[in-house]
Amino acid sequence: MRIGELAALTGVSVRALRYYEEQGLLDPWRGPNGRRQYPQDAVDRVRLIRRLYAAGLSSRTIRELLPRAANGEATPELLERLSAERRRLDGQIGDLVHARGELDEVITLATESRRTGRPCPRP
DNA sequence: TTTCTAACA
DNA sequence: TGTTAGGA
Repeated sequence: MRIGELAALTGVSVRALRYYEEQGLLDPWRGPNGRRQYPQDAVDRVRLIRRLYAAGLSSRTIRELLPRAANGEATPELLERLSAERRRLDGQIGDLVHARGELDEVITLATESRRTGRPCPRP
């Protein structure tokens, strides 16, 4: 498929797809017209890239991780880098869980206040 | 209309 | 990354 279709299917801008290629994350082949051609599974690949970027991984880490996402080969250095990312994500997840708990608390108090018609207790 | 490269706010 | 220029 061409870049426009991949962009529509993934919700990623055409510009971003070209950028991913520049970063070595995507490797489309060029048709005789010079236009980029992507395989069907590029859709999943782009979605994976988005998730990893969103999780805070660098393009370099993603680039080195992608070819090994399926099989189990990875250098000790990459493995250590990925473990560090994993630990970092664990920390973020912990923070998120905490933040969710605080929102839950406010929501609960506000809901209760509505039900009873009494103002929320001041913190 | 879509895509391409290159470069800049 | 968005945007813009200028060509295919």
